[in-house]
Amino acid sequence: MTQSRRMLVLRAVIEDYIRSQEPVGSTSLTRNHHLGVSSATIRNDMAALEDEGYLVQPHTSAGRIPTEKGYRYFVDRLATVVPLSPAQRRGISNFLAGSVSLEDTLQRAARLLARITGQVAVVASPALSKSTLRHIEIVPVSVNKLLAVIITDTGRVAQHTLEARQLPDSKQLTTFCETVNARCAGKSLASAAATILTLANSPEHGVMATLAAALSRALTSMADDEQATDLYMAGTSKLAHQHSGTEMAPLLDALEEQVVIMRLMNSLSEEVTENGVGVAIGSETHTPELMHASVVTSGYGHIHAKASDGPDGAQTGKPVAFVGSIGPTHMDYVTTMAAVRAVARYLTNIIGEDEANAVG
Amino acid sequence: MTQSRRMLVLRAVIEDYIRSQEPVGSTSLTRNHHLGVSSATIRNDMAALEDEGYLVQPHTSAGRIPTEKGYRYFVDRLATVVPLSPAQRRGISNFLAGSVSLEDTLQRAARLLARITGQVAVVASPALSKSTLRHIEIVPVSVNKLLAVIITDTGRVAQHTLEARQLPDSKQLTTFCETVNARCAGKSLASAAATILTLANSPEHGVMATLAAALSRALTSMADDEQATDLYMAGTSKLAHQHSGTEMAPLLDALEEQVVIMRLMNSLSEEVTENGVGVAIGSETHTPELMHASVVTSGYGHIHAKASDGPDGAQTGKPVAFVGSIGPTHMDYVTTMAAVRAVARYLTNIIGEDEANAVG
DNA sequence: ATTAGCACTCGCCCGGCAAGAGTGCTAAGA
DNA sequence: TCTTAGCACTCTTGCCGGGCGAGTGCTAAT
Repeated sequence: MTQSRRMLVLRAVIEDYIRSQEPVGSTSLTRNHHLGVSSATIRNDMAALEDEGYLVQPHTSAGRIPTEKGYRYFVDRLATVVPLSPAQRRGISNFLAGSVSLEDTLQRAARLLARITGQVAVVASPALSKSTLRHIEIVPVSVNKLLAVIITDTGRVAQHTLEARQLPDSKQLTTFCETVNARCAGKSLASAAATILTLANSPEHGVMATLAAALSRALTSMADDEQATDLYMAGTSKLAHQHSGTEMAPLLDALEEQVVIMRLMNSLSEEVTENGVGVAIGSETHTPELMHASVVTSGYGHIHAKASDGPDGAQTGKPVAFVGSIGPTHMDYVTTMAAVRAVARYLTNIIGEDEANAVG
Repeated sequence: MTQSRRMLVLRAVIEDYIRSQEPVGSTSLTRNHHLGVSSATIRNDMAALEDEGYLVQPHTSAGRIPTEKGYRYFVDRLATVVPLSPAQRRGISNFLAGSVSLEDTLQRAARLLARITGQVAVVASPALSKSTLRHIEIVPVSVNKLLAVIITDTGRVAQHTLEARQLPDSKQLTTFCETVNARCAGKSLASAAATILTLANSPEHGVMATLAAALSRALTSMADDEQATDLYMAGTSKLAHQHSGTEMAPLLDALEEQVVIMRLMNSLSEEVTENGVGVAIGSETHTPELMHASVVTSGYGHIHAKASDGPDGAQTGKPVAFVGSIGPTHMDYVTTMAAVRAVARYLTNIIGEDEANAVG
């Protein structure tokens, strides 16, 4: 019982600190939360919590603030799962409804998530390495350049210029496109690249051989996650005037280093937890610039996902991309986690729809 | 002569203030610049310059700082045109060399410009409204959705999903694409939309009519500059830890309002000045959030541009997009202007190459 | 195990004070 | 008429010291 009240106190401290951003003392706790004991008792509990490493005081005789360990315990055990309000859910679908392309959808999703959480939001486009090919189109753009446009089953459109000494005539090109599409549709990018490489090596194709080789190289380079994933961000301005002062400058730096963010969120979104979102707190991010920040991520676009069923929404299969939010370690974890999960589900839905109704 | 020395003093004040970011006094001026008079004389000149509105003092008995009018006079008359160093020029072409697509090129250009200027850089993709059509491809992505991929002469690839009650079979689709491409290649988006609309209205096309109508609508909506221009940004983090304190928070806000930035830079890049770059200082931006910021822009991708000839690089024709840099009003105007101009020229070159060597 | 009481510790705010940088003005020199 | 030296004046900045308040830790009583 002492045990359990202590954790109640921990929760109370964290909740208050998240709201006020100021060290919280024993008396203010007794005011705001009606746990039936006096401030002196709370003081004892807080001292114990400090011994165990859940709290610290910034200086002697000030209130306590949570440590990373405190936050970790909070998100693992103490956080009450609060589903989004119906209004918010409606907001999401409205906001995402009018989009005209995948690009547009993801951009909107980022803005939306930023608005809900009041923090930075990041949405990654589906990784090309995990997508399959729907269509390839090659059009000449100048006397020695061709543009290859690759369309995947997730609706993503990628482009890559190909250099060529000698431009094939348009008839050759169309037949080449047709063969490629016939043989590669539905395959992963990597295996498509392999297939095309065999085309390049078969003698009958003449001038097209070099083109095929180039295309194969292009596809292989696209299959590299880190290079070829687009990152949509929103809400960076919020950082500046929330805590303009101190520890947020390095965070902005980190955001420009998209590769770092990518790698971090990618690994985090893959370790599936019970509620589908991964949380990295402070140093758990293993990123110096994010020492004072936390990252909340969820994968989306799971294969065979059916987001609408199942009460706790456990989704199976590996995600094809991720969505996440970054904020200070003292962020509002419950609403952030709820928002990230909700947006991820909607995106899964949207991609899944096309998947389920796919043609050919 | 008094006149001319005064302006020398103005220039000296601005140069020092740009470097130090602190109000500059008469004595420090005599130290750093060897104008052959004493500090007392400088004081008189500075008082006169203040009367004329070129300088202000933040408070009585402090040094002077330039006003907007001061900066304006500086960029119009006083700024010495400093071409980029050969090393920097080489840096630019190296940096832009390895790009694999237009998207990639523009993104790199933004990063590059941000690094040179140490400020925020913005690069816009070529406006679809000013581009002509090279190729349209339509592929089905689900049972009631098609994806239209539009490729322009500038190498830009845009996408738009089309809803359809009933999916045409693949043979119909290919012939439709062929007709569209045959009739619309080389046309502007707007006129292509009109052409396709006539296709929709001619009775022979049956099921394709609704599709044609949808495609026409899509093209028209794309022809709207503000919606359909991608903005590539870089260097936003620099803002934060340069002057973290004060007036830069609203600037970050403004950056998220891409439409505002677009409109501003668009109009600014069109008023061609002698050296090809436009500068808006503080309130000249007509944007409350940019009250303490300046914007340096240049159009790129001029029709028939030949950037390699002509000593002062006057380029003819209307630009098809723009590139720019945003920073505090006390930015280093000379290097910023030089950098913006240089990057704009390189981009013009790259696009122009394809233009000049265009096929068909 | 809880609670009331109390002494103690710091951070924060405020007023005063000295130092320094810069100005405006005046009067004298070219 | 323009320049310059000198001087008094102004205003910011940094620093120091004390009072205030929030909060703790400890002890003793319940």
